[in-house]
Amino acid sequence: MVVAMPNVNQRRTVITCTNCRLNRYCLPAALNKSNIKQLEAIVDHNCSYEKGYHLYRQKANFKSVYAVRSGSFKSYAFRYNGKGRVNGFFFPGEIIGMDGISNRSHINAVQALEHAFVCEIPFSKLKSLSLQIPDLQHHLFALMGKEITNDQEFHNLLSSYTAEERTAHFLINLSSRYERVSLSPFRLLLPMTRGDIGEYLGLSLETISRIFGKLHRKGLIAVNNREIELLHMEPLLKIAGSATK
Amino acid sequence: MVVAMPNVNQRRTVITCTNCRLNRYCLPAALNKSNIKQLEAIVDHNCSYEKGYHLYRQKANFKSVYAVRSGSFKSYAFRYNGKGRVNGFFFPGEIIGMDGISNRSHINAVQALEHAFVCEIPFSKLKSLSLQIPDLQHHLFALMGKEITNDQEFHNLLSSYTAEERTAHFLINLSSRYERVSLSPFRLLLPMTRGDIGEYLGLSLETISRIFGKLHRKGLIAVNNREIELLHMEPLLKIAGSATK
DNA sequence: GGGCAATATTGATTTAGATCAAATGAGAGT
DNA sequence: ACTCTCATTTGATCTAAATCAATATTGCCC
Repeated sequence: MVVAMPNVNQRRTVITCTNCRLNRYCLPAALNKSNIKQLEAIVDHNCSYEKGYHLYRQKANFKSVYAVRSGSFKSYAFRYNGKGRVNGFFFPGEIIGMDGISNRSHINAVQALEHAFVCEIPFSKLKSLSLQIPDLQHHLFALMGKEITNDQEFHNLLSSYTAEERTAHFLINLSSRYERVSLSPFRLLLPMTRGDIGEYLGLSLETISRIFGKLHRKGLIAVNNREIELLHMEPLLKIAGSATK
Repeated sequence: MVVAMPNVNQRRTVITCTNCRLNRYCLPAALNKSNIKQLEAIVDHNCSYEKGYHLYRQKANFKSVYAVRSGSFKSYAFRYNGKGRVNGFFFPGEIIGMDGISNRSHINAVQALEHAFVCEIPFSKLKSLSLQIPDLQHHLFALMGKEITNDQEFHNLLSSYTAEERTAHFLINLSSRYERVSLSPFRLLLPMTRGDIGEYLGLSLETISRIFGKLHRKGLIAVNNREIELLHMEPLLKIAGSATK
């Protein structure tokens, strides 16, 4: 049973799904209180990762999925020629690890971009639980379905959008993900480098820098190193091709 | 109960999962006989689509997933600017429709590339059934997980492979999917146009044609319109970057 | 079987973005 | 405050693939 654990100088409340500020966006969404208790019981709420540390490496055994509680991660895979490619970013409230479900091993590596906390959820337990809680099963299908549609929209992005359109789409996408967890949707603090963004969007880091400059000159964004301010959403949305999400 | 239905001149066996030649690769895989009977009961085994007809259109309500029994399909999505983009091909034994799970509506349209038969499986019934059959639930998670890893590998392909590498990858991929259902893995009959392939790979149709020519001149493939023969797998695999699947 | 539309090939030219190359700026550790 | 390293910006040049254009081929329909 989970209990509060008082300390000498400070009151520390042990984190649980019930009291987590993200529970409306994370796995507990759509579960009732007693079901949340059941979920809580299988989750390890206390995993901390320093910047640069790996949640898992490529080809690591798949045991768990992870919910981001704070901080951010990037996922990447290597090619035969050794060149790595970022293929995803993860922010609070999002689930990491679905790249390992089918194979029982992860096809990507996942690395913390800044100090981060995650909750680890053993997948076999989650599956068993979802046999008993239809709402949870439904939610898991929805979650994986969402991952699939996101990836397919990304296929379209990479196969037919210009550098400027991709970059605008990236910013808009980040904005809506930040907003979801009550971070400012207009003042984006990027945890990743231009190089990471470039790999992710299939562009060179120089191009990312140039496009930021171009969008700045158009008056749509303000750029101050890792801090990007979105000044006019309408034209940005237009460039991104309206297909936000 | 499903029974054989004799006809005047011919013996027609009604198709079921039990007697389907693809049942080892399709949803029934990993189910025992009695579970297959249960699955069978919710499947509509008799859906026929002429070339050019749509299984569903973009934004159509999501009700079912579909197993391809014969023939082939392409999925595509439109952009705000009206330009369509192919983002998937489907062959026998494969499941279509997972692009609708998260939203309750399909983000893609799916069209038959040739005369095709599919089995329709209402998703809500499939979900209920999977609550009772853990093996089925496991298989569904694996199936969706596979779709996710495929899409992510494709992300890598589009963001960092050259035209020749993408095209080789496409051929190798097709080859292994053909082999899976006992079609020749070396003599590929393409149901799609060069334009379809180009949209799929983020290249122009002229480039597809030129790369086919180039691979032919290298002696790796023979090209006769829609029939492509793979002559030397090793170098093709090497170009594709060994990451097959 | 003949004609038409769709598909495929091939060549010439253009271009978006990559690559190469400095120079500048920011952050971490001492 | 001072390195040292890593990240970013900006400019010059190059190139893979797009686009434009013309022809050839295939298959479909009357």
